[in-house]
Amino acid sequence: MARPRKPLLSRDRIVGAAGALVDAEGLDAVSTRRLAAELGVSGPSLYNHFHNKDEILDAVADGVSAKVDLSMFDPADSRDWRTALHDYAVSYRAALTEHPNIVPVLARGPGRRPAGLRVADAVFGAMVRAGWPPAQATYIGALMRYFITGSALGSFASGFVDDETAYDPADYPHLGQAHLLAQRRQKVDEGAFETGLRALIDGLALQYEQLGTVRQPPKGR
Amino acid sequence: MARPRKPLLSRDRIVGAAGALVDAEGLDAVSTRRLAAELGVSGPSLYNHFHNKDEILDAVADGVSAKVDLSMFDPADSRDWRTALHDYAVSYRAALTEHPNIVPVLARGPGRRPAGLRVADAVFGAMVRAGWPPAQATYIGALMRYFITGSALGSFASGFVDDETAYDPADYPHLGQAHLLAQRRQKVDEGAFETGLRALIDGLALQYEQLGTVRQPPKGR
DNA sequence: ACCTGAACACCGTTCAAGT
DNA sequence: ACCTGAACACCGTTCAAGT
Repeated sequence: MARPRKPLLSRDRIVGAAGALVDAEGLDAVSTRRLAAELGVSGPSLYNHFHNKDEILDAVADGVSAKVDLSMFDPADSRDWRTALHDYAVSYRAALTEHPNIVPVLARGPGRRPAGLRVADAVFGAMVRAGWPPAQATYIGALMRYFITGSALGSFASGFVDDETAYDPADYPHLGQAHLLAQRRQKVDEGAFETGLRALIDGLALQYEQLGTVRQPPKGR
Repeated sequence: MARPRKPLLSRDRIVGAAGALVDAEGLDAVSTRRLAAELGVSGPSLYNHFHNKDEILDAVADGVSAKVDLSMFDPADSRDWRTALHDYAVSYRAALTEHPNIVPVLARGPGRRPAGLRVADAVFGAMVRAGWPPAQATYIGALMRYFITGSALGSFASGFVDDETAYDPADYPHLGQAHLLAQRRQKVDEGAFETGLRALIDGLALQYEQLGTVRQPPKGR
């Protein structure tokens, strides 16, 4: 069998299988040979549909970005910018924590991924509409992404080791409970995310309030 | 030459060469064979000093964490918690942007890396001393790390492509200047970091002010 | 104790050959 | 156009052998 009359593969089928493999066994489990085997074809077949492996992983990451709810940034939506930003962050984080293994790929920035770019575009547009100057709107899109992807990637939960002997109190005087139960650690992640998100938006609101007042150019002295 | 009277390798020498290689050519350039060649030995020699390649990269990442200034968290230091947190974030980010290629390793949380843990320990201790409840102090350490590593990893600067044709305005109506000059993009990164850091700390200060006032348990109704 | 070469079981990617 | 097997130039890691 050299070429079937009906194609065995498609970009969608490849991305689907790759995503399932990443979710089930992690990024390292994805090799072109393994992925091809999962699809019932031989390794090089993939290169008829993607230029290289990274392109496949980018597509998987973009599929996750595509799940982020952006309705709060719709001009017709009634939510104010603070609420919109909050809801966006929560939805983004939920998408990432559902597929934690792909986050390292996603965290490197939107790059050429269409859905990732659509997210950036939506945030920027909504912030400008809400009255933020374009430069600040760009900053907000970037800094929200920093915080959200940073929280999904470097989660406190996965950052510590389940080994009581790993953290000598002589070395880390305040880390007595560092090797918490995994469940407890997830609570820490959620608490840190919520606390940080609230702080971020409250702090931005302070800057927003001062937008008008400090706008006049400095007078000569 | 099977075994020299004076060891050819040491953990420090290996980590030094690995760090230099990561900085110069990126994470992907580090293979055990390549690294060994750089050190004038054969590949398997490395396994006399480290259990595996990941351990070497962890050590490189920890070397970067070790460069983070923590003096602002010293009990003898006069800086208040807000200033300390700010100065810490700036120092942390500076360490990461000096070695951007190792950030993906570092961003996955402190794990077993001693210097990374020392950082977490210092933040926690200082926040508790400043009057934050332990749970909140834990959150602050985590959320600051989220934001800082997120900003170093998913930097806006590296996130876009230097190609005018990459961003069709029909797809991304607000991304007209997405393919900015690299220099301009670095400015965006810095602006987003500073804006986010200020917002984060201002927002935390609001929560700090309310620590005392909302502490009494809710009354039965 | 510390380095070596050989070996194992893999990789990503290219390419001519097949239909 | 789309899949194949063979091949190239690599990987990380193990291990017996050497001093």
